[in-house]
Amino acid sequence: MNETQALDALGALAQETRLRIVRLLVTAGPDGMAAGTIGEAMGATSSRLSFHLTHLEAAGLVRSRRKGRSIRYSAVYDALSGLIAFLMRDCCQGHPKVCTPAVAALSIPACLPSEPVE
Amino acid sequence: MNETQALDALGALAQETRLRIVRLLVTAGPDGMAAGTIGEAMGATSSRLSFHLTHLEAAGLVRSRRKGRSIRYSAVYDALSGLIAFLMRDCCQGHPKVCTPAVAALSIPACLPSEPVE
DNA sequence: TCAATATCTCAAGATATGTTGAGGTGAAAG
DNA sequence: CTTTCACCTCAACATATCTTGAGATATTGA
Repeated sequence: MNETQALDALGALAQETRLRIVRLLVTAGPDGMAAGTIGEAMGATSSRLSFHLTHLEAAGLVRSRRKGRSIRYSAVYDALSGLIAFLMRDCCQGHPKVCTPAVAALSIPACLPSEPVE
Repeated sequence: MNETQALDALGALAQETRLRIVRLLVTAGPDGMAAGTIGEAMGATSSRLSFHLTHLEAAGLVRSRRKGRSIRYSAVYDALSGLIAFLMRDCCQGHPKVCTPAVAALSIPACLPSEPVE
């Protein structure tokens, strides 16, 4: 991830509705969710939702594919991990004062580097 | 770091000049840099620089203190690590597909949890 | 005290972002 | 093949963000 991509991703996440959509889609798994289901969860009108989903997709944080009548959106895990890696490595130069507490704060065994990635 | 603080931090970083200022200040260390020096590095006019520094300070990513004639700005490491931790833990629920590659991408020994934090 | 230096503040204008509501499009059911 | 469903697109508007330039404020040195 380069600076431009990171700026796009940061801008996409810097908005309440979009941050919540990403949160929802991360937990939804690879199959994602239909736009309508996301809209209900967000309490957003269809056009507002579409605006934010389009924004997230343009930033590469989310992808979509039609499935029958509905369109399913899912999180792009690579983009999310890429952004976090960018913040630690490129933005903060891997500075121990930033990265060590950040990684330590995880304290979720499944997230430590020793665990295999599926 | 809660959602509101994270949104502020993301919004603050989602701008080229501000992202570069943070980058610069992280490497500058705890003493930080004088506003004028940052301005030269950014090629920004004093009022534009002041606007962005104020924005970063309001978001808690940077702090300032007067030292003689100049005002020195420095990175707030806690806020940066807090944002990264938020993204991994709260936003991405510590999802292995996001967090494992992100941490692995660091591959900087000083940043791994086994290292002590100064 | 006066001038120089370093930075901030403010108003104005340009551009970007987010919301709403009306209407359009593709897929499936009858 | 017409209707319904799920979603998108577009125009209009309100608000927020960023930049510029003029001028104010705080600190230091002559």
